[in-house]
Amino acid sequence: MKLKELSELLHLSQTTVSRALNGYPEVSEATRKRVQAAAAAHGYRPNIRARSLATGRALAIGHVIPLTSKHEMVNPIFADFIAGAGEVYSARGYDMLLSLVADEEQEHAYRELKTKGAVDGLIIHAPRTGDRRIHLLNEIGLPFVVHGRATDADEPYCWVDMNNTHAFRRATDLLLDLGHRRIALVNGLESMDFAQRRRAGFEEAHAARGLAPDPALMSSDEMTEGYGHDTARALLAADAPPTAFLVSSIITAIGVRRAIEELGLRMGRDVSVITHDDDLSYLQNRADVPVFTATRSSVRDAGRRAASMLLDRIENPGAEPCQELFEAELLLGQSTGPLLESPPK
Amino acid sequence: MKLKELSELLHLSQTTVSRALNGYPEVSEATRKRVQAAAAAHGYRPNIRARSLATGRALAIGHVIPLTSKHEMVNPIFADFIAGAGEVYSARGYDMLLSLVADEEQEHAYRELKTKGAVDGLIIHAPRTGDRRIHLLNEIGLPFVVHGRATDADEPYCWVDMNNTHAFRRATDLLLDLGHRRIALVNGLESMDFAQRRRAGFEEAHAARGLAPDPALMSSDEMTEGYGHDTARALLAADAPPTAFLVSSIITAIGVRRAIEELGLRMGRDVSVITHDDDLSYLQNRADVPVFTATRSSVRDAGRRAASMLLDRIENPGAEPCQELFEAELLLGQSTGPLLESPPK
DNA sequence: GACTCACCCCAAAGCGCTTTGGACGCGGCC
DNA sequence: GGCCGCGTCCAAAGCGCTTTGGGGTGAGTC
Repeated sequence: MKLKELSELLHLSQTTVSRALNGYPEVSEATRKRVQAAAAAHGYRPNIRARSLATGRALAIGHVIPLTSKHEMVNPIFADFIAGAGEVYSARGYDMLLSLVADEEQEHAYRELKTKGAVDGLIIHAPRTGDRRIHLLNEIGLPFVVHGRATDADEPYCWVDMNNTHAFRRATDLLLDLGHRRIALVNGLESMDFAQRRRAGFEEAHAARGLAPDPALMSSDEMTEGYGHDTARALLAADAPPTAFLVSSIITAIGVRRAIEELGLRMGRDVSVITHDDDLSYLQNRADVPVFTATRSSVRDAGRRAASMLLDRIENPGAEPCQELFEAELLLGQSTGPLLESPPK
Repeated sequence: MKLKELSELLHLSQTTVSRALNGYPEVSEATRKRVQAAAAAHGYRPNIRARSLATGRALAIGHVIPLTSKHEMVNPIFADFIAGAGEVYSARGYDMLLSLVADEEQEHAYRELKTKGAVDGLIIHAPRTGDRRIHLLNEIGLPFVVHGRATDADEPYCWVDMNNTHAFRRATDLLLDLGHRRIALVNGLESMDFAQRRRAGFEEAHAARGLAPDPALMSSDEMTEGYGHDTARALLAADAPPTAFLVSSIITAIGVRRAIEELGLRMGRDVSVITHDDDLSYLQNRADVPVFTATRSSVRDAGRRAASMLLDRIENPGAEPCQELFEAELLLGQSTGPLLESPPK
């Protein structure tokens, strides 16, 4: 069923039918009702391509996922973020366009999305320090919102971010309060902005007490389970093992726990662990007393926020760049405890 | 830069420019070269909406994700599948359209995708027994490929699936060979087709030896970590605990392992575990000797296969419905061992 | 020299929608 | 009575591309 057919059926012009359906005031209530009824009855849906050609709006938002690494981006955290954003899009009548592109083709991909006219806006994932995408998109002139921040971008842009520094500062403070002095940081890739900030929080907490973290205890890599396991395993076997771990992802923390248990130690007694918890739906850390002491912040919710912000921006282009910083909660679980007097052999 | 401008610039008609760029034979090689060079130099990209309006092809594939459950679909397995499919799409010039829709709006969503003309085809995720979507899509007339199968669909359709029954049959056989007789099945939601098949394999292996699995040892739910933990914990505390677990997802298996270790037991010695392993990138089970004995089949690869099949089908509409069944490998890890003579207290 | 036939190229007609710029009729006002 | 304004509706012009149906031009053929 196309507009023309519908209009002929109603003995009205295409103009009137289109206006009736799109809520323009130039059509009488009676006609509007009649048109709406007929449209519903025949299941008329405007062809989205024709409409966006005519209006110049795509009614779609793009998410460009860098294929740099096989692990980092197409990951479970991303899935939850997408789920949150997707809720908002469908509620507001937008589609979501996903493109996976190799890293070297990224710039090209963004430009192409613009000139192809495939999307009205973009969400930028996983910003790095010195991320050129922000400059690029400002230049291209496509509205966008960054999930995270790029430390050194000097131009204004919109972002939604968790207060990584503060969260890791608090987590580190907790461990220090419990008496731990040898704390390992099992961080994400430090080319990523969020990981930098987490590390900053970690160091800040030490510095505030006149302490300096041991560089040998700080690692950085893609946040897989295996990375957590291997890192913890190696550190715990070393001469001066850490007594606590601060971990950047619950998946990595699961690996850390595995290493601890393999060595016959008990998490929460022999070794303390705090992890960041993105509140992933299938990896809930929500028992009566959660398994992991954690800094928690729902990435799904971040997806919702970023999406709403972007749509608002698209529908209201004049507005100032807006940003939203939210705090993670620090919740106590079973994985932390005071430093043992006699360290486990 | 639009076609018209480019053509004026070249002193050619739009027709010729369009044909030159799209590889039609009616234009001389010399002109084609000239046009291509100019297009590249000015970064000309045809507007995708105009093009698809003109050609009737959307150059996009839809993935409709049911929002039924907060856990089941928007999950890490899905993320890897998407990654695989996305590789194929971008290589072949297609976009990927993701819509998250509430369960009750699914039918509506599919019809709308068709009439809106937003996509050329669809991938169907997580088919259930008696899934109405297959009939619906055949009726609507939108090409599609199912990831998995719907047991009782009597119409032909395309699918890509792992041999779930066989994989779980083999896994169960291994446990039985090791002497285990009380094997727990920690399955996914049995409204899902794949879970049904896995259960069938499990039962088949028992039946082949004249055994009958204890229904008390069979559970079914969304494959979260918590579900694995709670189920294993409860079963191991019961009167006649299982000596082995067969688990449907590595995430759930991680929960099972947690429960085992909480009870002071050792996986692979006191309790055996086999899990299905979707070969997720951030949850690799690939040590020298893998942690889990597992039936492994890359879901990312399944995504690639499903996407290629769909695109082939779209580009060659006449073809017979095709299907692809692939086997999982059974790989031995540290989590299985022979039944202990004296069961752990 | 007329004719055919490739070979290149073009003008114009869509694709299905929105939107501009009226047209028409009717009541109210001076 | 003429004029204006308002409420309704319509014809037609795009949006940027592909594609149909020719139209020239020059080489080859008789």
